[in-house]
Amino acid sequence: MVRITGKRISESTIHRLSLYYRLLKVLQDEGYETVSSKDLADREKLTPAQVRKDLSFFGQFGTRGLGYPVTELRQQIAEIIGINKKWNVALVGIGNVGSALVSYKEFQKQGFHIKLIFDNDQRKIGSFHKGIEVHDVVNLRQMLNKYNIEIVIVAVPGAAAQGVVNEVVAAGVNAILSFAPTNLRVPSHVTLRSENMAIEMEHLTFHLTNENLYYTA
Amino acid sequence: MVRITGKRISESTIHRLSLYYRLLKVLQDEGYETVSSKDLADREKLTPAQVRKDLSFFGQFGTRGLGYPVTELRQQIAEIIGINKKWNVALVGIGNVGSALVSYKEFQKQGFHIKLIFDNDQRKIGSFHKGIEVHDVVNLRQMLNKYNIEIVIVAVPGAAAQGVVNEVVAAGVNAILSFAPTNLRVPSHVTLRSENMAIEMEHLTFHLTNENLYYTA
DNA sequence: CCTAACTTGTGAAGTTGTTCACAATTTAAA
DNA sequence: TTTAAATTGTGAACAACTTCACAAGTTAGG
Ligand SMILES: NC(=O)c1ccc[n+]([C@@H]2O[C@H](COP(=O)([O-])OP(=O)(O)OC[C@H]3O[C@@H](n4cnc5c(N)ncnc54)[C@H](O)[C@@H]3O)[C@@H](O)[C@H]2O)c1
Ligand SMILES: NC(=O)c1ccc[n+]([C@@H]2O[C@H](COP(=O)([O-])OP(=O)(O)OC[C@H]3O[C@@H](n4cnc5c(N)ncnc54)[C@H](O)[C@@H]3O)[C@@H](O)[C@H]2O)c1
Repeated sequence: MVRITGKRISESTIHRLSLYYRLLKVLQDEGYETVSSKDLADREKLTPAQVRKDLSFFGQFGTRGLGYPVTELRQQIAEIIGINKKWNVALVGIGNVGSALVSYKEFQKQGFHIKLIFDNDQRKIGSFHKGIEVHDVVNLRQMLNKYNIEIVIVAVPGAAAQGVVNEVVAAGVNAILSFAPTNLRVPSHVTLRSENMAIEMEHLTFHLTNENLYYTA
Repeated sequence: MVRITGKRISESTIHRLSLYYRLLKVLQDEGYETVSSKDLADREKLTPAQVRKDLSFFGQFGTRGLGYPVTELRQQIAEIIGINKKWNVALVGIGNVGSALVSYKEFQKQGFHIKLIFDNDQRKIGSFHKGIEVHDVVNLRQMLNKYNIEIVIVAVPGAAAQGVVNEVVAAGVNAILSFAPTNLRVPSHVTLRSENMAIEMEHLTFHLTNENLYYTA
């Protein structure tokens, strides 16, 4: 769907870039200076061709006969993914999931800065979480603009999620991560990703239920 | 990968079955008795052919000229996915994520029963969460067996996750949902799904970073 | 009972994503 | 400096997944 210099980049490729990025950190820590597509592939259970093809969409990063420079490639992937910078994030819904997120240190380390928190519960509005004040969700649209929020995380009950998403879209924010177990609609210029635990669990139960039928003719 | 009566079922199809299942609930609540593949497709932004093909892997559920019976199809999909029964679940790691999960009511409603909780923190072992005692993780393997646990949710720090997963696999549990942001290895007969929020965020940043390059030739 | 309007189920065609295979390049050793 | 081994980058082949297109079956209205 996405094109860079005329090539289509699939979501699978984007996903694997994240995997490579993490793996390169491990290789860095293990002291490697270069790594071959075969090594990368073996550790991620992919094929070397897949690794080379993925990277080739974005440029030529390797040296024939030698492989890829670990530190440099990691930096390049960071730039491609867009995690070489800080991002302004807002959180809507400070319940169980929202609270877990706010206290998740890795998140901040990765460059995701939660600048604003919103809720519609009067008992929560005005309270502080890790130094961040909880605002009334009625001010959502206006504050997202004012604080230049680029990414919104939606952690409200399913029934409230679409309404929140609509406001977020209206505010001009183009990236949303939702934890609600409901189907959400956004215009095509907005990227929406969902963490839907129920669906993940259902993949598991499907396999448990049908494993006895694998490969039956 | 999975085959049922000779046909390969892709993970994408399994995923869409979960979507149909949820959508059919909505349609049920809205009072529909039958629904066409076109209606289902429109609501999920899919094609009618996709819907019919997905269902066709598992049997013939519709009536030509009329569509699919909503309640019956929902029940059939529940059976296919394996959510027409209760599942015994164990949770390892009762930190921020684990606690959110234990108090998540939808989870229990869906038929996922958290029977056991494990941790390695002496201050947590012996305490109770929603009536469930926290056990020492050293007893993991033995207790998973004893309580016939079918699915394990891993919510421990990344560094501890592979060790926990190894124990879970050794106990004979074949389905694992992990929240750790690390690459985990399991034998091919074990199904592992990961909720990796960092990777979802990186999909967002990729799109934000590269949207200006969409469709540039 | 006949016809027009629908809608499924599915083989075939089309599209997207993955793997193959090899020329091109680099390294290292003799 | 030559040669053998390693490894990238990529067009072409292949495989997987999605959409098309239509025969077959159903419904409803006259
Ligand atoms: N708790 C879990 O383990 C878990 C797991 C998977 C998915 N989820 C999903 O994540 C979402 C959040 O779950 P949770 O357990 O944190 O719920 P929660 O009830 O603990 O928290 C939801 C928060 O959203 C606030 N809220 C409700 N409506 C709002 C609105 N219109 N605008 C702003 N804030 C609003 C509530 O006041 C509350 O603080 C839900 O959609 C849930 O289904 C939760
Ligand atoms: N908090 C979040 O919002 C969030 C978001 C995304 C991913 N994650 C990931 O989810 C996992 C859990 O995160 P968290 O925030 O709940 O962490 P946490 O530190 O709050 O909880 C981890 C729990 O695991 C226990 N533990 C550690 N080692 C263990 C072992 N070997 N066996 C059994 N228990 C052990 C700890 O005692 C603690 O209770 C981590 O991998 C984290 O990276 C968390």
